[in-house]
Amino acid sequence: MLVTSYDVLSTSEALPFPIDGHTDVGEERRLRYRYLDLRSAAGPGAALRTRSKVTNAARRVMERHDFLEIETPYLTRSTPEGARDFLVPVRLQPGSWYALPQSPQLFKQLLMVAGMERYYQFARCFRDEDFRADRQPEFTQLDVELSFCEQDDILALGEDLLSTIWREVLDVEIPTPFPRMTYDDAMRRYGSDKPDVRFGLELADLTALFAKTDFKVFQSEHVGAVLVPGGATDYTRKQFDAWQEWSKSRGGKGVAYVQVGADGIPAGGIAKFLREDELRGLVAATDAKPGDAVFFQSGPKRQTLEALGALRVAVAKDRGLIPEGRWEFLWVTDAPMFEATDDGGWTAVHHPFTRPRKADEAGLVDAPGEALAIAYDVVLNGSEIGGGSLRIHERDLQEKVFGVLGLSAEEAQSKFGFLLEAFKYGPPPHGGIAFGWDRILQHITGTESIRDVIAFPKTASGGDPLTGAPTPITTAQRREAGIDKQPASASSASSTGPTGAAPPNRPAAETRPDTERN
RNA sequence: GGUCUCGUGGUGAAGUCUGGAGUUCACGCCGCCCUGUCAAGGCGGAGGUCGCGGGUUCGAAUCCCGUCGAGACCGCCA
Repeated sequence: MLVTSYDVLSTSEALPFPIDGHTDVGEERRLRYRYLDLRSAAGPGAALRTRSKVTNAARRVMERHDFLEIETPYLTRSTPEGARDFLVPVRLQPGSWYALPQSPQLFKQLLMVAGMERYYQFARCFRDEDFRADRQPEFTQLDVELSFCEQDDILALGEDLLSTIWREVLDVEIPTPFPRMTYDDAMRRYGSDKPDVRFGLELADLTALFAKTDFKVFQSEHVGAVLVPGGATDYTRKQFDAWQEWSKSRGGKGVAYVQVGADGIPAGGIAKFLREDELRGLVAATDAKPGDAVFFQSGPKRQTLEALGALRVAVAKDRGLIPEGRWEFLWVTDAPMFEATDDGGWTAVHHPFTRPRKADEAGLVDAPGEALAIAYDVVLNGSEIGGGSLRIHERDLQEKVFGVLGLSAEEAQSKFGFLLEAFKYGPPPHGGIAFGWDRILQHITGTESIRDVIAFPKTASGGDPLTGAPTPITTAQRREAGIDKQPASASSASSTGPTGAAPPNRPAAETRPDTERN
């Protein structure tokens, strides 16, 4: 090409960091200049282009299945998902607040009552909880609800959706139907409700073996083990100590272990506290070979299984046992309806509108811990990428569930009265599912952090280094928003009617006007 | 709320454990030169309160305390 003339359309100063993709730049810096970061051919810029493709593919699937895309409000009432709400003051009703939705759960159920038999939406959801590598305070779900459906209909839809995306975007054929596993099996075999089945290392249950043990540590509700292939030959004393630290940093008591010698007999660690039949038994139960190590956990069942599950994944990572390039989709079904709370009550594992299995409806109130839900999570490589349930549409069954959850009729009425009222008018049987769109994109793009698939993400302290949000507000804004106003009924926070006369407004706390941030 | 890691020219790192002159490497930037380029090449140059505050010390990037910011995890969270 020979340039004969040119015009300068725009000029640029020296860039604050290289965007050539050859230098690793700190994330804080890249977020501060996100618009430059996104220019890079690789990284988050490419992720956003992929994201658009994925979303389009999903829309085509939903359209093919005759779903309607319907938007629900962002300024709304608190939704019953259990997380902390983001709140928005309402100028026209000083002292009253909107909540940003944690999900469109209630609205999509209302849409079912409205006869919108098949609904979907790419919905932004807001939860005011602490961050993780895969958690942001605002995130996107592909939210789906349909009427007159069974669990299998929804699973088939999910399989069509995900396999189509993988085929169209990654050119990967995912076999359907996906394997299914019950929640109970997942906990028992993998110590997790979202098992990573790309590798084995299934947990061994040694509770029966150690039922009459003299070893005090193992005299507990549950004793389990994880095999560590090659752990006896490869791990030094220092490395075993590091596992103790690992466990303690997660609030555990440590990791008991034995090393299987060349003769196939466990030695070292806690071996000297165990009888010979116990040593033989644990080798058989874990299928340990000479040179392997075995890690143990003991204690209350649930807690121990979860600790073992975390240990299993950490061991697999450490031993390099997790194969790359595999896509292991899995449905985890039949989760419990309720989970015991610390204060002796019950809390919903999914949410209060989740339907129990037919067989469990009768015993719901007497044995809440036994009841299983018609609920399903879709798991990919050990990470939960979606979940849903069939819902309750009968008033009496819903009241039973509220009862177990310790919600009085008044409380239920004040929180979800509008939904219960809608359910008076012939709600169709319905159910749905929501897919964590950011997490799915994380998998497809192979990124470590959810921030890499979001155009303008926030840092772990909830700030945006680009805009400097959040910022303090001025005294004038504070007054106008009415945020210091206290409605008369604030204590119950339940009235659906107009608020009564507010008590005298307390003087607004001294706030500085917006301070500049960079 | 808790545990841990990190903060050094514009960018990325080494130096910190074991205190001794702002030392080093790569990229970028500026100037000159060369050039059939495509992550160009040669020569020269500028640029840093070692996040911030305090302490210990003859002396602190380095040790101690505090604080701010970033990241990971636990708690929390469908």
